[in-house]
Amino acid sequence: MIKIADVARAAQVSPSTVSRALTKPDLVAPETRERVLQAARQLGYQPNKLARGLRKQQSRLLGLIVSDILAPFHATLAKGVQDAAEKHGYMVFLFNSDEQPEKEARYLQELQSHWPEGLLIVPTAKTRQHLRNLRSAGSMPIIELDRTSGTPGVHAVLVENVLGAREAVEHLISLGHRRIGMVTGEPVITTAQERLEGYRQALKAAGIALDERLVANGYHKEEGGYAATLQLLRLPAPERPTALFVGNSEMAAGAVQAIRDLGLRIPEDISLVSFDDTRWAQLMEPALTVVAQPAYEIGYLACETLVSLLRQKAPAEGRILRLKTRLLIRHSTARPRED
Amino acid sequence: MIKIADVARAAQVSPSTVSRALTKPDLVAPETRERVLQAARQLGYQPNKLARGLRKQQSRLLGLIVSDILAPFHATLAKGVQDAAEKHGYMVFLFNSDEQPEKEARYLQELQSHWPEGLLIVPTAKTRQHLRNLRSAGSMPIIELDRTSGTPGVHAVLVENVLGAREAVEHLISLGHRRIGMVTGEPVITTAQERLEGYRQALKAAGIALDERLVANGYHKEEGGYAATLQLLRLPAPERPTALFVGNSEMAAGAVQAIRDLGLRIPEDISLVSFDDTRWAQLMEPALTVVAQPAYEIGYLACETLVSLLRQKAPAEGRILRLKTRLLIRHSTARPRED
DNA sequence: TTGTAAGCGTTATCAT
DNA sequence: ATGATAACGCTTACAA
Repeated sequence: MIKIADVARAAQVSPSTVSRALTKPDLVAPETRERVLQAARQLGYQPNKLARGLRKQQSRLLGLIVSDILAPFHATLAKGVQDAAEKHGYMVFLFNSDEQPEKEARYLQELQSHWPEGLLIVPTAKTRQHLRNLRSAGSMPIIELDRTSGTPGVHAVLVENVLGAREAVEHLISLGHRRIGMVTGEPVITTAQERLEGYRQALKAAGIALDERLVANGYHKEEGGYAATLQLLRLPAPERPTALFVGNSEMAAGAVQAIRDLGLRIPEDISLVSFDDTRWAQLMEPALTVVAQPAYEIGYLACETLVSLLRQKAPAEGRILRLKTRLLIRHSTARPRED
Repeated sequence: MIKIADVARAAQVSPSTVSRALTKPDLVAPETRERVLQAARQLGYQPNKLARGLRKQQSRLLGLIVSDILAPFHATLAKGVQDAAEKHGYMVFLFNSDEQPEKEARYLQELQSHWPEGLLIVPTAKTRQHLRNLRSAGSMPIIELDRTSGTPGVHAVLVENVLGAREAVEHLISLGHRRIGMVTGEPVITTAQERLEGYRQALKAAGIALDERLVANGYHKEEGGYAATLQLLRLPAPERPTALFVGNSEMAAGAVQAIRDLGLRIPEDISLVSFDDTRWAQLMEPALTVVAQPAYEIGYLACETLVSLLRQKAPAEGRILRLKTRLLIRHSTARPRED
């Protein structure tokens, strides 16, 4: 690889002049500058970011840990982050915790040794203690996405989960449903808590008593959603729900399969609405009614926030941003059967 | 951040001893070693990978450029790469070229400055010349995934595209179809060429003449697939295809929508088979017949190959690995209408 | 305006 | 077995 010394030799100047010509052009005579730039171009010089980072004590690196890169929501989130990072000259190290706290801890350590200037993370159940154990955590701005770990001082970009869930359930109620089941995520995750709260609020506002048997944990995953749905729909007839609200798209995929495996039809036998819009939700028959989240915007905004935090040296106090969701009514929700 | 000097002071030894205790434990007395390790643990020491990389002239970094991170195929590919990389102690820089050669060129440069030890890439149309312009390209092993740019000396992990496409089209032919359309990707991309070739071979083997009007370019994207499908299905009745073979899942999503917008039913009015298995292909009604690719395995295997190349210093000559595809017959393909 | 020299944190070499 | 020293490539006082 070409280094500064090579360019310096070619341009007949000292290494410092090359460095200046490249990074602070106005500090060097126009004529020399031209000579240096030309030599650099000719040789195909690329500054070594390791050396530069070491010397300047800054890596221009951001860490991003999502909890499920295969889920469209997270992939889109990551794209938003990357696009924003690129705009500001940052590189992104992307990791995938798979919702496993141990993986998260490992990646956090690995990441730390690369001296990232900031961290974006979709927290898992143990993130709070992981961050507490991290030496660098105090000095580095951290932004949480989608959910929050409750770590003091961290920033977060989330959506209006309570409101979004409430609107979804109110939609079901307005269609005439009274027995509405919910497939929720793990209760330690804030999105699960908040969406459950929205479900509760909607029921309460409509004067419908909460039946704990109608709430089942799907652990954020497809298989969990399948099992939870089976459990809910196998309740004896009088208790069985006529509509289901599902906490995310992974579990919704499981729910759809469970419903089909039971030989039930959507929406004639059971209405279905879930969080997250995805391609399959649009293409399935009938198209799924969903609470759409602005995934790309969450990622982009979070990264913009992080960069602006990095610019102003003062460590701003943790702020939480909440973006709006949109209820997209399609064809998986209808009036309950009269019988 | 804690550095070696801090640990050295705490353990009452020199920095060199700390370094040795951490990386070559057998070169240091058991007793001293214990003291150092303890101090390191206590202080939460993490080696600075920038400094280490600079000194050892190796970054333990791999670059990965995919062409569409939002497509499940690429996301899965990336996961395979990351899992394999992690196993061997490598970090992965993930980029997304969006099929845009300019983006690819930018990322390649950016990547280069971070001194990756190897590169994994899903090439775009201009990758060959980009790699030629890269100073580091000669010294660094490169593996291409999914497609190949034809760059001399690079390795590649691909699938049996010709065979996979041929099986899909033969399946349609065996159902009685004679007028089979194909929505293909950009002709400069090798997967598009090979899948088209498989289509041609299947037709030829069945004694069906190739009709160029039945082949339309969908540019690998959903919108392109939509437009191409519309074009094919608007042919006058005698020429109109009774079945469609689509080159990837993005275009297939567009095809499904075009078919629906035309008020046609799958498979009664038109049979559909595409490359790539996805969740929506499984959940849509009727479930889509597809040529499934082992995306995770491609990524994992490519990364394993890269790492083994890194281990053996000798620059092995370019080898191409081809994995098998599987035709999954579901419900989107049936006999053509009799009329 | 340009050059010299020191230093970022680590490890390899050479002494001891 | 351990320590001193130099070097990786870059930037930045400071000197000229």
